[in-house]
Amino acid sequence: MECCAGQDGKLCEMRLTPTSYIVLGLARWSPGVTAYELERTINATVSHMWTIQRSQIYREPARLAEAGLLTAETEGDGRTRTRFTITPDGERSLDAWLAEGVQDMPQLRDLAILKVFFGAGPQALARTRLLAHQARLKEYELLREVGGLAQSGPRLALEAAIAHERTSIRYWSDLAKSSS
Amino acid sequence: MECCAGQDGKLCEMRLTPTSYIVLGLARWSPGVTAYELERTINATVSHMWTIQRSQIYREPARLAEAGLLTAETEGDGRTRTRFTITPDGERSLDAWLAEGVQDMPQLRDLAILKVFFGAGPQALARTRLLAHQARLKEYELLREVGGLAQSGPRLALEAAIAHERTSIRYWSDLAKSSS
DNA sequence: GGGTACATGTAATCAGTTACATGATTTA
DNA sequence: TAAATCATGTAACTGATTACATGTACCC
Repeated sequence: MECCAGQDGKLCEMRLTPTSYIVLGLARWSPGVTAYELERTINATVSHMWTIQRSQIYREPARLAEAGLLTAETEGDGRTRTRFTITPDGERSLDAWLAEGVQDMPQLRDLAILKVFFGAGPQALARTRLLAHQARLKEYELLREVGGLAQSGPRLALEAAIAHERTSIRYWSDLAKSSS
Repeated sequence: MECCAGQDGKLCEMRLTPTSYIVLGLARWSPGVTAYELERTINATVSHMWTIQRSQIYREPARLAEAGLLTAETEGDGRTRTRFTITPDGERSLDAWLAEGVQDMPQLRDLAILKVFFGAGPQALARTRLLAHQARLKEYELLREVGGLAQSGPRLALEAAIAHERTSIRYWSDLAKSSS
């Protein structure tokens, strides 16, 4: 049940990672999408919470197509380009993942905080970090206004990102003010 | 300049990852540490911001020793066990890393929020997430009181973790209350 | 017609994860 | 003395990152 069945009845044994589901999810929203467009979209939307590398973005849809979760059609005008569309199996797989609970807790994974942990002087870090987080917050707030009509999922996720940016800003600005 | 020189003059070309620096940092605090002790310490301290797998914890000190950043001495009583101590090169390397600025911004990497992004119903996620974050917060607050005498780096990092837990708790509890 | 940025991928390497294996030590 | 847990690692796989390669379109 944790896996999908191809239409010829053979089970696919590929493991789906968060990367897979991001591709599936975006493919559902944009049928006939290309890898390049996925890259653009990811950078514009989920990149603040999940980064995906170029070559993953080209490899993953191909894997998903092999597993029958996407269809791939290659356009042959000059340089080949492949368009991907989600299949019913793909949708089922994505919906199953969405319906499952989550057990893994998030990790902070902030290099600056890791350095603070090991005794780096906080003030220099705090000054640059503060600026960077303020810039990101501004971006997100802009996004929120411009994309006012978007679906509620992305909007809710954006609220989370904004909340954490504000927390970071408060944290680093306290550190920047404190005398050693 | 980005790399260290072994005492025989040959440059080490190994790339140091955050994992490497976590090992170096803990090794500096506990000379003669074993891999197993590193594992315990990591799980007790940095694991909320950076998780390291068992086999990494055994492989990484060995690599660092090869590069001359740690010394390894094997104890031969029955089953072999290896104790690691930081070298002057290792300390230089660690200090250089601590002194460098950080460019990479952190990512949220929260699977629950990713699911919300793609349209998962927020309320079921919110309920379990809320409990989990509340439990973590309690842990951290306990740590803060018990470990009151600890160095300031870990304490500051803990404050960051606590702040983000509180943010998560507010976020998910708002979502849990909201009707759809 | 030369440069720059956009578009589209591949190859090779490396880090991280999962699973396995087993010797010591304590406890019931 | 059997079971459980602590302690100590190894092997194999797979996902992620870096670096490379090149066609196409537009602009100056």
